[in-house]
Amino acid sequence: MRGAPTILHLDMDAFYAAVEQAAKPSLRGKPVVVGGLGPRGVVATASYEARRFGVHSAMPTAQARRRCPNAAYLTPRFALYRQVSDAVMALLAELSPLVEPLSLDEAFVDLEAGGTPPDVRAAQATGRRLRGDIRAATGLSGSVGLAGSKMLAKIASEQAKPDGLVTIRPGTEQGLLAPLSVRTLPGVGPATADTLRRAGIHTVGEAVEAGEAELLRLLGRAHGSGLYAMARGIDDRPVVAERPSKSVSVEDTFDIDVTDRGRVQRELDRLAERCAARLRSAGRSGRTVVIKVRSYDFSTLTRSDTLRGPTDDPVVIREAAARLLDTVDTTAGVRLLGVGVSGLADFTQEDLFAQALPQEAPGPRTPGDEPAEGVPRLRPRGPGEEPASEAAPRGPHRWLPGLDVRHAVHGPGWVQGSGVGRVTVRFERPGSPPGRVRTFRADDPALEPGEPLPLVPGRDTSGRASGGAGAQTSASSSPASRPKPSPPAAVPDSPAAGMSSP
DNA sequence: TCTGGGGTCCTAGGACCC
DNA sequence: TCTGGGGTCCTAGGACCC
Repeated sequence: MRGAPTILHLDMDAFYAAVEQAAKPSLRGKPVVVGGLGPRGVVATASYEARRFGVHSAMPTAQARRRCPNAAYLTPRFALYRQVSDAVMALLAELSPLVEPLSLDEAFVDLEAGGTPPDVRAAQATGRRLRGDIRAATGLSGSVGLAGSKMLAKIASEQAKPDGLVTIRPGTEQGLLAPLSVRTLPGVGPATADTLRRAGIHTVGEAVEAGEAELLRLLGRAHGSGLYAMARGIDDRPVVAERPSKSVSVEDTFDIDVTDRGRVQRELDRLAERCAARLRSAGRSGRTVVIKVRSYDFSTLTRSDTLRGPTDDPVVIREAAARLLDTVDTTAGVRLLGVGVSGLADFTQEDLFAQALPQEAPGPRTPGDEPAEGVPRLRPRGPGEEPASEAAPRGPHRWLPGLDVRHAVHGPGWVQGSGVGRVTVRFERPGSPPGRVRTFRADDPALEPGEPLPLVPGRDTSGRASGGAGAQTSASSSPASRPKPSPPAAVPDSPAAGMSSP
């Protein structure tokens, strides 16, 4: 705990929805819902206008449609959100070398490490300036919390929403926390809250009164002691700039449960290859291959196998995944399949050599078998084996609502809806007035998928003053503390990336 | 018309080793 | 013939977060 509120938490307001409203002038001031649009989709972000109808994150999209039928329902454009996020994170990097991103729209900043004087007024001035800079660069609003610890800074930004700044002055924590629900504390979700409720503990103050011994008894060692500290406002977790990822995974939920075993295997193959591609583009490799199978009844199981050495080879991962699938009964129907790799190491030269060692053809494992599958393949990787790009498959376009298009005559616009061989496009762009709607045949040759346009005129999509650089050159112009530039735009989100079944 | 996708961390039991 | 005990690695599941 610090004596001054020099830990800043930034949380962008309704981020995905706000980006869409900035990009699509006709949607400003209107309910917007971004999320999966398939039969099993859920809401990622709802604009504040949509929240008034009771729509919120993680709600099934079908339920949201019932509550707010007039909202615009849009498929996420993660590549654009990432670019806007990069612009925001670059502004944070100007405040301090210690920036800890939590997601595309959220981060902690250690202001003291960046030279902001340790007092309330200086911290607030920095926070206000940041909010203005974010608005200037992106047109979006972010809420800022300032406090002497991460937990309290996050609580403060929550209280600041939307579009505000809240400071929790050191010394006032206890009184502020006591009446709040235990759900306010990080790490207390539905299950923990339920356990506490059954013990008569509803508020943070009641958790403190219960005492550490009781919390340990109820919740176990790590969770109990952590919660007791948090409840008393004690949180010494430092802001950590670089946290290398420990696993990479991909998964797909199918619109309809898959029962055909051959199809299950093919889907798993595709996932394994996507996972390997992600691993490679991140320059990582890992030893443990995990598959995840969710059944028709939502019961979920995982199976894993740890190889002898790290790999990023799609063939090795695919074959390991296939072996794991052999141990799972899928006859009743599969709702979701996933493939992941954990136990990540950096991709080193040794791994490259290891890839060249010979290997027996992997077969069914029998007890006592020497696991040979970790030692990868003799065959060098050919150009044809480069990881499959995640880009949209060739062929007829899928006109998903929200995606950018360009018309040979009418210029840039976005898909408002499609069906029965038609697609409806609204022709407008970030700086324009609300645009007009036109309908085309879905196979109209004048219509093609488009690129996101910069949100703020005179800047590219990542918020930099544009000097002719295209939207494709994402990331890092800022000098400080951008540890790894994200991999070159080689891995764009496919239109449907992960949002619906193939 | 139920419940996405990408992660992190913790627990518990068994194997194995010294 | 009691049967220790600790450390590490691995697997599986669950809670939680955005």
